[in-house]
Amino acid sequence: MSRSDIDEEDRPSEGARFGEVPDQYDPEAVEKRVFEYWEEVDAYEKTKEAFADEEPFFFVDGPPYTSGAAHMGTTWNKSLKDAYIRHIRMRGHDVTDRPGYDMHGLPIETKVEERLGFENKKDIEEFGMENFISECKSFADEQLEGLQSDFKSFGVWMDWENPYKTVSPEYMEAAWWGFSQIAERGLVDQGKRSISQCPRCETAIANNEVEYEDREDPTVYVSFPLREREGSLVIYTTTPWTIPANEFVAVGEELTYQKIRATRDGEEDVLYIAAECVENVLSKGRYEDYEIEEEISGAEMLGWEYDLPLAEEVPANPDRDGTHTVYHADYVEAEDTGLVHSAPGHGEVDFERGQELGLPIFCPIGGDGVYTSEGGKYEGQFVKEADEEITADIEEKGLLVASGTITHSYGHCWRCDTPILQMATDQWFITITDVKEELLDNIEDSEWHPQWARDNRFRDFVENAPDWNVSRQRYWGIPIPIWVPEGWCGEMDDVIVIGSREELAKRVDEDVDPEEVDLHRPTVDDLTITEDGTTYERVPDVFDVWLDSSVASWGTLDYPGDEERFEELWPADLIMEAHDQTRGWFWSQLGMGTAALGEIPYDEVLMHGFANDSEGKKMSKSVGNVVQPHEAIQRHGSDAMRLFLLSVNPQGEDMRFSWDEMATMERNLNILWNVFRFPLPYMRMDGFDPEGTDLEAVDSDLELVDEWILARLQTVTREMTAAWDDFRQDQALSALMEFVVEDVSRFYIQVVRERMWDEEDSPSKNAAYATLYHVLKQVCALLAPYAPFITEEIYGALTGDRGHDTVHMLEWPEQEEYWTDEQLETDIELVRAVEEAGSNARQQAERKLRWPVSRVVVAAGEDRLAEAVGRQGALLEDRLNAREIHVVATDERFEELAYSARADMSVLGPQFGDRAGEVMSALNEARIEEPSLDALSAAVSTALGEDVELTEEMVEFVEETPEELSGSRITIEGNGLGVVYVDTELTEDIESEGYAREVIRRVQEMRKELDLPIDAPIRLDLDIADDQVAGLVSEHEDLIAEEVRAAELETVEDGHRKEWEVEGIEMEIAIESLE
RNA sequence: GGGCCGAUAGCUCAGUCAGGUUGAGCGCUCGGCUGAUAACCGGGAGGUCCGCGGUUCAAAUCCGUGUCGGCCCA
Repeated sequence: MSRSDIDEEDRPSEGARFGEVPDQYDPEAVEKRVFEYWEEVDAYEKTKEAFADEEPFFFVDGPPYTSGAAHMGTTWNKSLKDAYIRHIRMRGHDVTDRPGYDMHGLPIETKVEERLGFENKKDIEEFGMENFISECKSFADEQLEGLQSDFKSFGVWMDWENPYKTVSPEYMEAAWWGFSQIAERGLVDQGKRSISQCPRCETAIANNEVEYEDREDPTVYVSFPLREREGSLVIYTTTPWTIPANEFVAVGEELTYQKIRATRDGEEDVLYIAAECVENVLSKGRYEDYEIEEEISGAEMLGWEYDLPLAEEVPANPDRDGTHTVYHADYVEAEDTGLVHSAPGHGEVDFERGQELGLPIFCPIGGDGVYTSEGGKYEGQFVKEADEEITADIEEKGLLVASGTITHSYGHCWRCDTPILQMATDQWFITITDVKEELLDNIEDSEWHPQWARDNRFRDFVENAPDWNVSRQRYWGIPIPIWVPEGWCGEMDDVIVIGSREELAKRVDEDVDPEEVDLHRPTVDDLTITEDGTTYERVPDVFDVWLDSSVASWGTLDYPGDEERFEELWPADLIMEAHDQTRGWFWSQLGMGTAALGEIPYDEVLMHGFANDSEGKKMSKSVGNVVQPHEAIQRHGSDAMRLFLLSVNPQGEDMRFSWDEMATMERNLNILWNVFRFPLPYMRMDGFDPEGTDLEAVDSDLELVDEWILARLQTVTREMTAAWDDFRQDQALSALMEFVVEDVSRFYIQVVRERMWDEEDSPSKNAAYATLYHVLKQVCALLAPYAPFITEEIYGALTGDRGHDTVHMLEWPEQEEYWTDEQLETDIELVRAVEEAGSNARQQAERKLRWPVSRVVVAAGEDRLAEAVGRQGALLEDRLNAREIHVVATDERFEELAYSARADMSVLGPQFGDRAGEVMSALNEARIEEPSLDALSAAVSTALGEDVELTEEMVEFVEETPEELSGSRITIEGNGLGVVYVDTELTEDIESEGYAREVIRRVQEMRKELDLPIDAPIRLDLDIADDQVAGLVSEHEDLIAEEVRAAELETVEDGHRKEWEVEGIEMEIAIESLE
């Protein structure tokens, strides 16, 4: 379909150049038109083609997780990505823009379980793993569609036809490949590790998937009787269910413990407790009396042995290899009892210390949190439910010192809210700690914005990162590609790790087509490998979903399936995500890249913040402060929403959402809209041809203000480019917005209005056309990455079918030396400051701008100001409607000014007594040429007829401005540069022009009321009651006739007639169209 | 509990690196302008620079400490 087929009515800005555009900026209508237009001309595809031969730039999209819709944070993230992709493209790059989606994992499984009403793994097994997995896939696909359409709705241009999906065979293969590389380097291991287990999901979950919430738990103080000596160790725990797995008690070597003989209910107990904890423990245990028998250090207690209270109930608990002994541990503090019950099977620190001590790892529970046969008496009970029985058993033995409950923060599964259990299980690990130095080195190869994120946060995290548990005992994920031999003894050399579909097909016993095979469970579960007479079976686990996205830098290139692009592009030039990804995707990619390829897979990182509410608080459904992106789009349009999001500092700081700011952005766009449509009627009327009449052609006719706006454009272009290079697109945007609003709209357009209104075809008018046209086109290019819709529409209207198919094919403008003129920029800045002060002075004198003033005097406080006003006097005359501008240089005096003084009566009184009043009057009335004591004394002495001694304390000098002048200070950002004086004295000549202008303005308003075309000639009839004023006005009949396009000044019989009152004078005006 | 980041006008932010009278835009308000007109221009009001302590002639800025918010870790 060609452009000419487009319905003109729907697309006012398209088709003919300088066509009619709607009066009002209507974002929704603009978006609708632009979306249709993009579709019709294949704008995205054409843009990509246009830059296809440029230098490649490899951007990698961090894949959003496919559950739920796009929120403000995702929207901010994608807006940033879109803006940077567009900008980098304009700078001459072929940018990779393949979007990605993270589609596996437990969160989706639990959503599907909810949907199907499942409660645990057994329900899934019953439903059938294959069915369940296919439900997960459809769920993820559904969510993906929703996200895609959300992203498209605010104009993000990415390769939507071809996103990478972590569930595709190519992508899963990329994960297998990376993992096999890591295995080859010997960085994969299987073994017991203490992990957080969700007993409902029956899988290990990552630490960051643990959410802490308050819950009530039992507290027990238990005494462990010592062997071969009198007394017991008192321990404290909130998890009685872990006591069956107790293996040692930890003390602090440096801490002091006391041997206490305490009595309650007539019974005597001998207890060991940390000195600082004694009081508290004994009061909890309701002991009536006690005495301290001995004080010893923790070090002296090392090696003491004790009897496990539940030894009979749990016979499998190993009483050998150094268990049930006192050891030192760093994690002990003088809290609770100062003696820490340690169960390596149920705690991370316990586990580590147990490993160091060479203790066996005893964990008598299964993945569902139920005691196994090793749990002895408690077999078959869920641990949390066994708490009570265990406590009772201990009490029966007389070993319960105290019990109660506590409300404390406890970890829960982020998906199903089940309290998590710490347990030691067999898991697969990437032993990332083996390459920690390499990780830290590789960090240096990346550049971060902001840099502190890398050097503080990220480095700290990497330094403390534990081995990466990559196995999950679940269904919806990438199956771990490890096959182990029957009766495997745990030796890694004996396992087979498959790295690709082809390798899989080659090595498995079954017939598999590498092109067709689905790598998901359960397909791969049934595949076996037989080599050298040994049969291998796949381990049943799937990968932690964090592993999926960690391979995105090559997965997005379909590597290893497609090697060519990997060779050309990898590693990524740029990634950008929010700061939560420091320990997420920034980290997982570093780990994967380093372990698999020895390199960090990205060069530059832009780390942005979170989208908070207007008070800086997290948006959350329960608080009800969530702002939906589609609501923002509805209220202010996609462009305004994007402008707001992109106006926020993208480096590490959180965003505060603000409807106010977004509304301001829409208003700014409205100003741009007005700026753009202002010249169109004139250009159309005059048949302006921007190709023939370009800047070069009108160069010699350019006026100062044209040169100025072009110079400003160069500066803005330079500043914006620098800001983008610095990853501060927000600063670039504010520079551009200030240019549009402040310079183009509020100054340039105001100044050139008269030139455009000129009926004659003048060189000056053409120069203004060419200038404004150039400026508008450049503004479109500079704004395009931020506001893709409105810029498209404006660009289309300016270029018609002579330009590119889309504004997004433009190159990023460069600063042009030829038009750069810093002196001129400073001049005008100063002139505008004078103008502002001048307007203020006029207002004080109540003289409207329509009435000319005879002269304006600028008393310069700085040479630079005098220079500027000297050079730009003509412009200033025009702006202030002054007949003459006079500059008083810094070393000159403005003679019309005089000084007087104000007396300080508290000093004058005592000094002059009776005559103080007289002296004061003389002071006030004195008019002297310079503010000096000598001059003042002389004037006062003359007035009083005798010598008067004055001192500095008595007076304060004040400037006396003559009555006909009105003064105002000239300032830029609060700094004073001088004073402007406006002479508002009226003369007949000034009154004559003033009244004439009053008439013109009213006739113009009446023309508008008749909705006349701007160039329609009229007949004008004036009837002014006051003869003198009528005479004054008649002196300017020619001016009036020209301004209002009055071809005849005659009686109007039945035209548009109106009574006016001007400065108290009645006048009647009538007009009539001559067409 | 620990690490990192932030707090300046009613709102959004600059100024903090390198100490010297806190500044802009928006909003509010008063006035002006009028063929860009639901636009535009000028004036005005509006501040405990989060609190406390220290260094210094001088602190929004440097140091210490606390409070609140955000992210991460436990």
